[in-house]
Amino acid sequence: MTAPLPPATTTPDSTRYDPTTLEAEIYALWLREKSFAADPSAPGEPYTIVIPPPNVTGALHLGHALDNTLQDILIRRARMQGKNALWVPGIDHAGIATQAVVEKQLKENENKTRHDVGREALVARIWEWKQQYGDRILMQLQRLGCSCDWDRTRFTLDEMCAKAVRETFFKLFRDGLIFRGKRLVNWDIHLQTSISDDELYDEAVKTSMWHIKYPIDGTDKHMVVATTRPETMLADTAVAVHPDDPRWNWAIGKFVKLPLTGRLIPIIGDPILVDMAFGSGAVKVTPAHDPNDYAVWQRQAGAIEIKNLMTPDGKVNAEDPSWAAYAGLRFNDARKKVVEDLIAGGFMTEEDIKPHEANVKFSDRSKTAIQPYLSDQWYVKMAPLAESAMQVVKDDMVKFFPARHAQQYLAWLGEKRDWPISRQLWWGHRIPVWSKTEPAAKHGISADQRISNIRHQSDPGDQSGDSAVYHPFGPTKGLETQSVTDDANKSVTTFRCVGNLEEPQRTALIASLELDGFVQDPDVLDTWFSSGLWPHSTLGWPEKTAELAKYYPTSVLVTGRDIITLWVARMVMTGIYNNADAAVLSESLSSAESLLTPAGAAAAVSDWQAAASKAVVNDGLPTSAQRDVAKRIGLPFNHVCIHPTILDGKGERMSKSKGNGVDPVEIIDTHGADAMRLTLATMATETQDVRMPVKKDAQGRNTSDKFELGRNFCTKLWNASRFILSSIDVAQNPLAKADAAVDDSKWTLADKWIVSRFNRTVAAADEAIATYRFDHYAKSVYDFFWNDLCNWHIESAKLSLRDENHAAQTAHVLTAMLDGTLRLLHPITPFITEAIWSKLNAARPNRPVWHGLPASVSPLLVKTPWPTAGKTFEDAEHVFPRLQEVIGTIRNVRNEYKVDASKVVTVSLAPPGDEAAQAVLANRELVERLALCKLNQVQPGLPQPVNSARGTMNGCDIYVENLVDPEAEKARTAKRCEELTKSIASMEQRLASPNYADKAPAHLVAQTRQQLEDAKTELAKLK
RNA sequence: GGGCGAUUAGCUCAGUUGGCUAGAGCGUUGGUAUCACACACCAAAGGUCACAGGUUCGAGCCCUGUAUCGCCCACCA
Repeated sequence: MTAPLPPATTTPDSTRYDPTTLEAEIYALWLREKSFAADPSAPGEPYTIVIPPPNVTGALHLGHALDNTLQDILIRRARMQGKNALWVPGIDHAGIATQAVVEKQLKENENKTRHDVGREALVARIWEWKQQYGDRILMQLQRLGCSCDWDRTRFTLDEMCAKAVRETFFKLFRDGLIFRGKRLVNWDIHLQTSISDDELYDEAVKTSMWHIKYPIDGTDKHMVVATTRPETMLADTAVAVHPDDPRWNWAIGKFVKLPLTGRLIPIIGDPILVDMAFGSGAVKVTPAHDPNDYAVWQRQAGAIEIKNLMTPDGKVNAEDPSWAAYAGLRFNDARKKVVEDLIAGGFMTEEDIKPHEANVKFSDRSKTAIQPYLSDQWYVKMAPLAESAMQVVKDDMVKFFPARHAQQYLAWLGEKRDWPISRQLWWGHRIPVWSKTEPAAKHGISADQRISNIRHQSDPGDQSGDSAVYHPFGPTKGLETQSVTDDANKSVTTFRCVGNLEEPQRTALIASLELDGFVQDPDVLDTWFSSGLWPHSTLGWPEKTAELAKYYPTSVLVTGRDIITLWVARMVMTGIYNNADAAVLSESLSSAESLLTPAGAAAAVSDWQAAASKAVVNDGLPTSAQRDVAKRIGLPFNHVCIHPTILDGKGERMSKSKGNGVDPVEIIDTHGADAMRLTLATMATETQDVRMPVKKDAQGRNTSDKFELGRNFCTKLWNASRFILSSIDVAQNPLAKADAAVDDSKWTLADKWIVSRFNRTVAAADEAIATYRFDHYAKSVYDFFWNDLCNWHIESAKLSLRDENHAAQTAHVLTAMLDGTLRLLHPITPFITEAIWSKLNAARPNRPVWHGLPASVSPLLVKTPWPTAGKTFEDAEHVFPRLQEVIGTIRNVRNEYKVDASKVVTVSLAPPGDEAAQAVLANRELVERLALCKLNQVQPGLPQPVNSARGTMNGCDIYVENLVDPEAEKARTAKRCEELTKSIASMEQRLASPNYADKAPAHLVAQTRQQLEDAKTELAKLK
């Protein structure tokens, strides 16, 4: 065996594990050995995870540390199971956030705006920035110990992702699922871009409510409307009242004369917008500047006008002569002037301005107030995409852990809101559409035809003619065209989408388009458009790569619940859309209800269920037959694991701005990566949030006491390993013959017991991982190692290791337990286990085949097989705990009587029967050593020796002799009597209930009777 | 307003199809430099399982309601 030993930077005698340099060396070793490299041509069932790409803008925080630790646990464990495991790392370009950061820098350092430097220069600067910060994130992931295949690191803006984006956009465009629409968007006047609902936050702002009188034309009456944004009244196009409102319904159909502008605008009835019970019952309608009013405009279908008041940078425009007096004013200034003029004109008095607190929407990126703004945007039509994405979750082919998170996913998709994908930014995937606007007459397209039928045009380089044939894989060639007619301007705009052509055809095609007067859309795509393709774009789609064939669908997606809708849902939609077999896809996607044909979906579900019922081994993962089904319909993953959000001690989300965030690297520096990982794993419960009380350490760094759990554990593991390694070393312990055959008939009780416990722990770990209960996994291994192995078996072994009849076998058992513990722990604490593994290999290079442990031992733990649960010894599992209880009781008496810690006491026992007596006698040295006593008499029914203190455990009376302390004994007896009396009363009451015996299970009733009897016997003895 | 989650020891959290005296880590108290480990070991104290009803032989767990906290969605003229 040629075990590449990590350099021994931690001195062998150090009692503290020092992770600082060891971790770096071990990580370098893994990289050198290419331990994380995945090969699609290698054997082994695939197991794939794609990282949720962190935003390039931010350093990682503890939330990322948790997310990536869990993924690493899954990948490392799968790798040990012999699967062909791939973890794809990468980073998200995070459009708005990144551009905003660099623009801010530009402003601060050079006092320039993006317009001063220009598009190309700004993008170049962002790339520089990206290089620096992206590398920092990758370094952080490596410090965490992440076993990603770094050669496959992707960036959502790299060429591989760009191809996938162009291909997807083109397909959507061709299939009629991308369209151009004038919509009310959330406009960020600072960044001058639209942003999605998800990039907003609400904040309560103290403002006013203005009440304005609108004179009703042709009468002497007026209506009062209330508004929190008086400046928008300039662009009002109607006033709405409830049709059933007796105060106002007579006015429907009349007009009001809009103050300051002199325009006549209609009074309309709208039962949805207007709440009769609220205010005056009359509502001003400004369709271009309020989402609800915009909805009214849509409902009224042409009956009212829509007027845009704002310029992209937040000023009053000059588009309508009626508000010319205000043109050029910023909205804030316009508000002041409008209010002054309204008061001056008698439409309002000071008393009509009331204090009001309103929720205002702010841009998460620029922290400025959002303006609803009418603008031209590209949209993805969601209905068929969303429907198919809902189907696969309802049918359990995509499963959430915990299951309740599916609700949020389904609720959001159920709204099927069209997805605005264009962003007025420079940093991102440029929209691959070129447009040209010409007078309508030239085209002869009827004015009511909003979007023309889609024409297919052939690729100039393609000699085969019309190439608009659907290819589920492979590049889609050519050009697609949509035309949009503008009724008002009597013009037609032609939009041409350029497909994902190979170079130089693509450049040539673009050049010919531009020669023809077409101009590329200046906008870029929403970041989620590219990250939504992540599971297949990173594997090389649309090329038919070996990676895509082997590793797609991925196995599980691990993420937090905040991006279930933003990201998870979109990956499912685009996954199906881009990867499903052509045979199961609907034909006319723009009009279909779902991407999948009803027959295709039904067949998939039934095949899925059939495959599930045939599964023999249930490790929680889909069977290979199920993967085939998933592949057929293009699912990006079968499982979605949602882990808790980490909050600070006050229950607040960690964030940079609040200053309560914890940098994982600071924890790694102070506690070690393994310690952090173990602590995080124990926190990964099924709950929504976990709290991490944060405090400052001496250097002013944020830290938390919670990580001491992990650090202490690593120290314990280090020290226990030192002990085991020296105990099994024949040079130090000649009795520990390494070449002795394994013979479990020569094992001590403790040996049998610990092997049983180990095998149960393996089963518990498997079960926990299959259900993504990382806390249970970590806890069960922690408890096994610390409580069972260290506190009991090692202490027992100190006896048998010196006994030539047992030493060789106990050394075998200890070797196996260390071996097995390292394997079980490796996914959680990879560094320290790898370090100890090399020492174990050096100490015992050829280890015997073992109950539960695979024979195969690799030089590196990272590639060593995962254990399978093996033999248990029922008898030992029954007897050993009884001895633990006896020992515990003796220790308790010693402590209560304040017996000197080093004094050997004399103990007599009255076990409940001969069998129990035999068990004690057979292991008397064990009891004597662990309880520091000398056993005198062991005999059922033994009367209490004089001057002895008494304890009872499960019917076994334990007498510690020569302890004379009447007060202590009296107190103990009184306390015990009280306990017994209470429990006797409770049991008698239970048994007295006539229904108990009838309805409770027989074994429980019998058990209660037995306990009652035991308690009465003991009580009688005490009195 | 709708949805989700939480409420268990001083703190952070487990608690399986309802079933024996509700557990862990940290902290607290007492003891221990014993030859793996004081980041340890040995023991102890500490809980009206948020509150009120209900179902059940039996409720931390199931049902109804209430309170408090957190998150998501919608609305706020």
